[in-house]
Amino acid sequence: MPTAKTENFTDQQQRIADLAKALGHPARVAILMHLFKTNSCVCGDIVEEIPLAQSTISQHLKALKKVGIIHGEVEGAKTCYCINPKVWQEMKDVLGQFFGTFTGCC
Amino acid sequence: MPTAKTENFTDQQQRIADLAKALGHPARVAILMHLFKTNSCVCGDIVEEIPLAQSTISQHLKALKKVGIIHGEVEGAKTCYCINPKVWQEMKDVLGQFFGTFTGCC
DNA sequence: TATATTAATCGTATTTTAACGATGAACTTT
DNA sequence: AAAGTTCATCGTTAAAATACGATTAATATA
Repeated sequence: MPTAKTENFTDQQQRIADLAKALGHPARVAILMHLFKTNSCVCGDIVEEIPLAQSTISQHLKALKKVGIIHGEVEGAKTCYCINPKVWQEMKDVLGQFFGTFTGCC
Repeated sequence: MPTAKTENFTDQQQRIADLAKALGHPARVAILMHLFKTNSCVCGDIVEEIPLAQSTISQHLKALKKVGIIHGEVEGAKTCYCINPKVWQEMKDVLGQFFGTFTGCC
């Protein structure tokens, strides 16, 4: 029974895990890559690019939004998604620092 | 029904997702941090450090082993775990490059 | 040799993810 | 006003993840 974890781990550990988990599915990686490519903000034509149902893409977008990596703006009937540079930088920092903690042994 | 993904995504996308997913749980982050601290290789006293059952820790270790981030060596009755520097570097590279792809917009 | 320790694996329960189609709300276009 | 787009959400299903205790195999110690 997957219990609440917040208790047992530090905020830092939890944040690292949350950010990493958001990248933990190839569809979400693909979505982000697509947002890179079309470096202006891009709307739901993500669905065209990725062979998954519209509702599934929407779910993945929601997951990315939840940790703050992306941000959606309603523009008429469409919604424009873009990467949140602030959180992207945070992720770079937090994970980069984590990666750098290990310098080598063994 | 979570279908096979290998088909729809590139190897790179899949690898990024697999590596990220391995970091996608605070217990695994905590395990890795513990391996950093005790920078010589360290055995199952991880169980002492993290408030989870032995079998659960074992499962998390298995997950980390699966992507190659850590590596266990049997030493008598105990097992000594350490980070695989090669894979750690790969992770740094692969994810670092991914992070760097986005330079900013919006 | 008998007992204890270590850690992987098994079996199980619960929760979360991932996927889809269908529906519905909001905005556009005709 | 009516019909069409767009996209979030709902409901559902199946699979994977998470957690635990119990068991087992291996090694170590008494």
